[in-house]
Formats: sequence, structure tokens, C-alpha cells
Amino acid sequence: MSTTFSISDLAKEFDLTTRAIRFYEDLGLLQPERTGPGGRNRVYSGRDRTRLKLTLRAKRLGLSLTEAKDIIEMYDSPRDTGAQLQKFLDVLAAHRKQVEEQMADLQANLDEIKVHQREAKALLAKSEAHADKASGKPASKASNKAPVKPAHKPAAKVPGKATGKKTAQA
Amino acid sequence: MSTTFSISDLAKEFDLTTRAIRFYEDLGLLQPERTGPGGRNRVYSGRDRTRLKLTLRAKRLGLSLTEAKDIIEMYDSPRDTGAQLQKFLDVLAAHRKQVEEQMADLQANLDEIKVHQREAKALLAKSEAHADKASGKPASKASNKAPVKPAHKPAAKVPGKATGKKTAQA
DNA sequence: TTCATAATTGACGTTTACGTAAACGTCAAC
DNA sequence: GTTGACGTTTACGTAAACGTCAATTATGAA
Repeated sequence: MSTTFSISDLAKEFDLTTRAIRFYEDLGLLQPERTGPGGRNRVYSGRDRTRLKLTLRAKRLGLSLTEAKDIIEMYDSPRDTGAQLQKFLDVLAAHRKQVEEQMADLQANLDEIKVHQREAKALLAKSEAHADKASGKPASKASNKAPVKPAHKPAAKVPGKATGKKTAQA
Repeated sequence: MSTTFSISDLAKEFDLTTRAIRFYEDLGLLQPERTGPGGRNRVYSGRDRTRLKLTLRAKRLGLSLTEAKDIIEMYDSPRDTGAQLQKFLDVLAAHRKQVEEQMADLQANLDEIKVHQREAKALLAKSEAHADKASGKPASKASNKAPVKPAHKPAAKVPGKATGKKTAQA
């Protein structure tokens, strides 16, 4: 028992359409075996599943499918000779640099968010202080631990999300 | 003098074509003023430049242009009333959560890279130790030269890098 | 004046990443 | 013995994000 998957298994697990999965196969990202009469049905291995997972993570990070493929190929290609190893190391270094740049971008982004949060909270506290004249109750806390969620919004649209489902995280 | 920019100023600074910049305008991301006879030429303000910078950062992080627009709009829209402030805070929280998820993705990625680097370096050291029997020279170390250049593409679309220029980092 | 350079507005082309039928096979269940 | 659920191929459609002309217009240098 080598743990295999049907196309709809993967589709459900990663919230994809079967169409998308077949498309990934066309790009060479997946290479399922065939079964059934005339070998019509696809059977995916654990390796396929891993490659799919990596592909989706790459997508979330903004890579194209072919870029994802290139990287993944690199990661599980034969590296026997010294030359191949050296090249692999070069690619790794380049990839790492790029990832670190992206993390810097993200960090900048996060910092800005925090600043805005602080500002907005301060303003809110002020406006609530004014509103105090009417209500005797202590205004709602401006300090938050858990992200204040009134729950009346459908989850701000973000990348990494598809059709209102959950973002299958790595 | 309120520091303005021509379209080619911005094109050079951010390594974009003017076509792209005009396209961003069509999407409502930029709103340059016009000058010259009949108001033909575009003049960009510092605010435009900032919005452009934010847009490009968002792109590098995998957002679509419309997603970028939505967020940027949110960030410099009027937030006078308490309700608006609260909504703004909600959006910020959602955005922050998403960014943190993405950082987790990136971190996982980076960790994998590091593991591979370690492994590859170990292997390389081993093979070089063996090769010592033939050459008296200490084999080439793990020196990385140019970060692997495809070179046959007009603009390698790795996010975070542009056309061989410097990655106009935020 | 003439030529090159930079800018403009269409308008059509291209690549990526799938969506959306159409038309058919297969197997278990009712 | 047909109905559904699931699977298949082939093929055309589409939205996003620009690229690539073409046909002007304006400006500045030679």
C-alpha cells in the first residue's frame, strides 16, 4: 500500500478543480500513473501530492506555474556529479536571495499595517472618549489581543484564496 | 515645487514601460494631472509615485492589480467616522493575518532552502575529498558567481527582480 | 528646416491559468 | 436497465497584464 490518490482526492484536499489538476499535468508538474481499462484513470502518488503542495505554495508566493516547475524540478533532480551539485548550490543561493528580498517586502508591509493599526486605534479611542458624554458605560476597549471581529464581513479578499473556501495552508 | 514626475521618470525608476504605467492609470491606480498644449502630457505627483511603489510591492507579493488597488484605496481613504475607523481596523486585521500567513509560507520555504544547502554542501565536500587523490589543488569551494542567469528572456519574471536592474526595493 | 526623441491614443496580439461545455465510458445502486 | 457519480478527451472561451505596432503631435538639437 503506497498511499495513492484519485484526482478528486487531491481536488478536495487542495480545493482545486480536476481541470486545474489535469492542467498541471499538461505542464509536467504531475505525472500520475494510469489504471482501469485501457489505463484511463489517473492515479497520483505521494510524490505527486508533494509536488502539488509545493506548486500551490509557490503560487501563493507569486510564482508562475512554470517557475514553480523549474524550481521543483531542480529540487528533486539528480545531483550526483560535483558540477551538478555546484550548480544546484548556485540556484539555491539565488532562490534564497529572492526569498529574503520578498520577506523584506512582507516585513515592510507588516510594519505599515501595524502603524496604521496604532493610528486608527488611537483615533477610535478619542472618538469614543467624546461619545462618553452620553453613555455611562466604559467605552469598548481600544486595546485588543485577539483581532476584533464583528463577523459581518465575508473575509477580505486575499491571494491564496479561491472560491470562498479555506486556504489550504502548507 | 511639489516634486512631480514625468511618465518616463517613473518608468526608469521602477523599470516599467510607459505602456504599463498608462495601463495602471486605466485601472484607476494613478491619476496624473495633465500639462502642455491641450493637456496632453501626464504629470505625476508624489502621491502617485507612492501608490505606484505600493502597487509594485503588492505585485511582488502575488496580489493582482485590482487587489492592490482595493487595498491602497482603503489605506488612503477618508476615515472620519467611528464606523469607518472600525471597518478600517477590521480590514487591517484581515490583511495582517494574510500577510502573516504568507510569511509563514516564506519561512517554510526558506527553511527548506537552508536544509538543501546544508545537504548539498556536505555532499560537495565529500566528493571533493575523494577527488583529492587526483588533483593536488583544493577543489573550487562553494563559491557562487553570477546568480544563475537565464538570459534569454526579456524580463525574467521572478518576483522581486526586474530586468537586470536593481530591485527597486521599498 | 529637418531629424531625432519623447509623448500621446487606439487597437490588436500574447501569455498564463484555468473555466466551460460537449460527448462519451464505467461501475454501483436502485 | 436506467440513473447518477465520477472519470475521460477535445476544444473553444476568458480575464489579467501587459507587449507591440501604427499614426499622430510636440520639442529640442543640428
